[in-house]
Amino acid sequence: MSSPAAGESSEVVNNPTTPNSSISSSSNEGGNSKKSSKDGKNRLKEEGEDGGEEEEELKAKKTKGQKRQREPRFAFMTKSEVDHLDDGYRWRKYGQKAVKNSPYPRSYYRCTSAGCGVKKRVERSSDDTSIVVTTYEGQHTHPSPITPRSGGSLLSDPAFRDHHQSVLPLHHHYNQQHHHQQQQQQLQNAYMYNSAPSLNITTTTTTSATSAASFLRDNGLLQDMVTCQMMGKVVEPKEEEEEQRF
DNA sequence: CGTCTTTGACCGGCGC
DNA sequence: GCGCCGGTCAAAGACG
Repeated sequence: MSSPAAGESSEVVNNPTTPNSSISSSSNEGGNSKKSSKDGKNRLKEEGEDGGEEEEELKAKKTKGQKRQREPRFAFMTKSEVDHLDDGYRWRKYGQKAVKNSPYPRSYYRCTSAGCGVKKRVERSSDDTSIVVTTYEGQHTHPSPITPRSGGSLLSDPAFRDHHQSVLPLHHHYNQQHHHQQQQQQLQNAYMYNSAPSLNITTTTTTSATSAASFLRDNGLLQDMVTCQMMGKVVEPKEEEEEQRF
C-alpha cells in the first residue's frame, strides 16, 4: 500500500449520462446505511443482547422502508493502471467483491478520518480495463485531507501531473426514476460511452488533471461539482425524489 | 508497534 | 418461498 497509485498515469473519463441510473447498484440505495453492518455484527458478537445504544441507527434505517438513502454520490472514470488513486484522503479498504458484469472485483474503501463516513467504491470497467470507475459516497467532514501517510497525494506529486492526461469528473445525480432491470449493465456502458449531459469537463493534459486534482484535493474531494448536487441532498433531505440536475 | 490488506461469512433487499 | 446479488464486518496476516 502505500499509495502505489500515485505516480501512475491517470486519465479521468467520466460519463455522466444516465441521470437516472444510479451509479452503484440499484439496491444499494440504502447503501449508506450501515444497516447490515450492524445487524451482522450484532448477531455475530452480541447475539442480540441488545446494544441499547446503537439501536438508534438500526431503527433509523429499519424504521421504515426508506430503502433509499440518498447520499451524495459522485462517480468518475479514471484511466489509470492502478485501481486506487490517491485523492489526498486516507482510505481503508473494508471489502472486495466480484462484480457480475465485470471480471474485475470491486473494492470498497472508507475514509479513515474519525467522524467521516465517506465511502468510495472502485471498480475497473469491464469494457475498458484501463478505465477505473470510482464512486464517492458522502461528504468529507474534515476540511483538510492532507495525506499524512504518503506525505502528499498524487496531486502533489509532480509525477502524477506529468503522467495524467485528462480528467473528467463524472457527476452523477441519481434521479431514482423507475427503472429496474439491467441497471448494472447499463451503468457501465452508460458511463463510458454516454455523453455527459450534465457536467462534462473535458480537459486534456495537465491542465485538466490539475484542475480535477486540485479540486479534489483542495476541496476535499469534489466540492465544486458535487457540492451543488450534494448540498441539495444533504441540506434538504426532505426532498426525496427531487431531481438534482444541473 | 501500529496500520492497512486480505479473505470469508453474513445480512438485507430484490426478483422470480 | 427461494435464490441471487451487493454491501459490510470481523479476524488474521503482512508490512513499514
